Amino acid sequence: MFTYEYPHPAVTTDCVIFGYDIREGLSVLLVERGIEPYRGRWAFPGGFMKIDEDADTGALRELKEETGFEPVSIEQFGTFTDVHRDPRERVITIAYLALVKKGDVVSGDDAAQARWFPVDKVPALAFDHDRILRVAIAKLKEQIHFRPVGFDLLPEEFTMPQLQALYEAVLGVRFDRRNFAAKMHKLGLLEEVGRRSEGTPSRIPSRFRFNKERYNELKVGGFRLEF
Amino acid sequence: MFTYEYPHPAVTTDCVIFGYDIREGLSVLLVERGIEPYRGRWAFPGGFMKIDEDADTGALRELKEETGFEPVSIEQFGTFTDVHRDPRERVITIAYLALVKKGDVVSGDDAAQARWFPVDKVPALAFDHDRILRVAIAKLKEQIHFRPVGFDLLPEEFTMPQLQALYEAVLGVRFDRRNFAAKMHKLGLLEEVGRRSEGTPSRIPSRFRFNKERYNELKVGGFRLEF
DNA sequence: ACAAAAGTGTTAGGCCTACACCCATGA
DNA sequence: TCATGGGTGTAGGCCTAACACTTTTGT
Repeated sequence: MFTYEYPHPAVTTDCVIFGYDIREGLSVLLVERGIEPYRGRWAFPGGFMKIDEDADTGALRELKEETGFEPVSIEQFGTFTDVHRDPRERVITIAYLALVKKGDVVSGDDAAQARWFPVDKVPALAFDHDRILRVAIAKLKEQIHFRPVGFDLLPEEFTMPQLQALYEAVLGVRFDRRNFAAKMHKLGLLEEVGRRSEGTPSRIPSRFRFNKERYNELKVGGFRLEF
Repeated sequence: MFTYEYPHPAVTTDCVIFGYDIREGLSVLLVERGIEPYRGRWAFPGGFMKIDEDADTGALRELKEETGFEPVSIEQFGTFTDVHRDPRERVITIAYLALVKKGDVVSGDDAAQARWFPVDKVPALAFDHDRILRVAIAKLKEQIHFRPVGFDLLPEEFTMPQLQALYEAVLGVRFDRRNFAAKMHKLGLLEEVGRRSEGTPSRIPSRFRFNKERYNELKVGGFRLEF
């Protein structure tokens, strides 16, 4: 037992993990709760922060325990502190965001009750996780203007229509094919994989990958993507 | 005494309050610590969150207790969780940012050991508050592109050179007078106060105020300021 | 009268948007 | 052969950045 002179809240971390593919669009990774409260409801992977680890470490640890995988990077995006957000005791949660290639999450991992849900088909979640999801989506929409999010969300190789579909799914708007491609090429992030004969149209789209050096340059310098 | 089955960290809030004037440039409001640890060092106003209040409420309460004033709005911008950031016990802090008109903070209020420090003359701070300050400044630099921060930082009436100096101080760059003024006018946020005879130059600058209706429109719709 | 500060307009370049046609593939 | 989808370029408008001169004020 641990005693304190004043009451202390418990502190948890929760991870909102976004993935993407053409079939399902933008999706989040959820785990089904096996214990009360909210047993059987879906929630973000997460749990109590240990007293000798910082929140980033705790978030990665919990994520690994519950889904069996570790994203390269996670980013804190908000701390949720409503007094009654957990019925057991006072609990605040530090929320993290990560973008992953769906293929990297081994579905059917034995640790995992984890499942992907398209963001527009997410069931009612445990705790205040619905609200956390809304904030996370808003954050992602912001980030897409400043970071090449496709780099994290798409597989190694992808086509221009796929990249465009990703942007359209996240932002909920439609773009002109030509303008979109021109803008992307101007960033200098893309390199064509198996270059076909120069500029011949075909129903089979050309494949691209991200140029990692250029990506690291841009991460430092930042960039602006106008939509 | 309060006992728990597992150890719980303590949770505090800290407020980084930015103010601005011509003489001192961008400044932050600090309070001198009267008790250990870090007694005599300067720190952000803040303190322990109560068990029956959320963090926003706690931040505003502590700010009022320590500086005697309440800003119209504060915005959470990060939670700092290093294991050893407080020598007493495990403490995490939820950090808030606010922009205020320096005149609104009654200096010499009896609650207040509070003092303004220009951001480039801040002494070594208590805890990890140096790091928190760096993050806060970075956040402010981001926000200046999307929100008319002058609205919060400047007095009711101000001149174009003053507004420009504010932007230059925050971003650490210099602008061309003509281009800056044109950009600001294009936003439609400014109204001239006592219009002099049309377009006559003078060494005395004309005065402006912000148009509050237009400001509220832009807050909802958002805007983009390219620099 | 001179120095310092404020007001204003024009031009060139880049970016954003809108838009139409051709070719290859697969049904 | 027809429908679908991918690839490409151009023209107009807007915004940005660079730049010089004139008027007033205070010394």
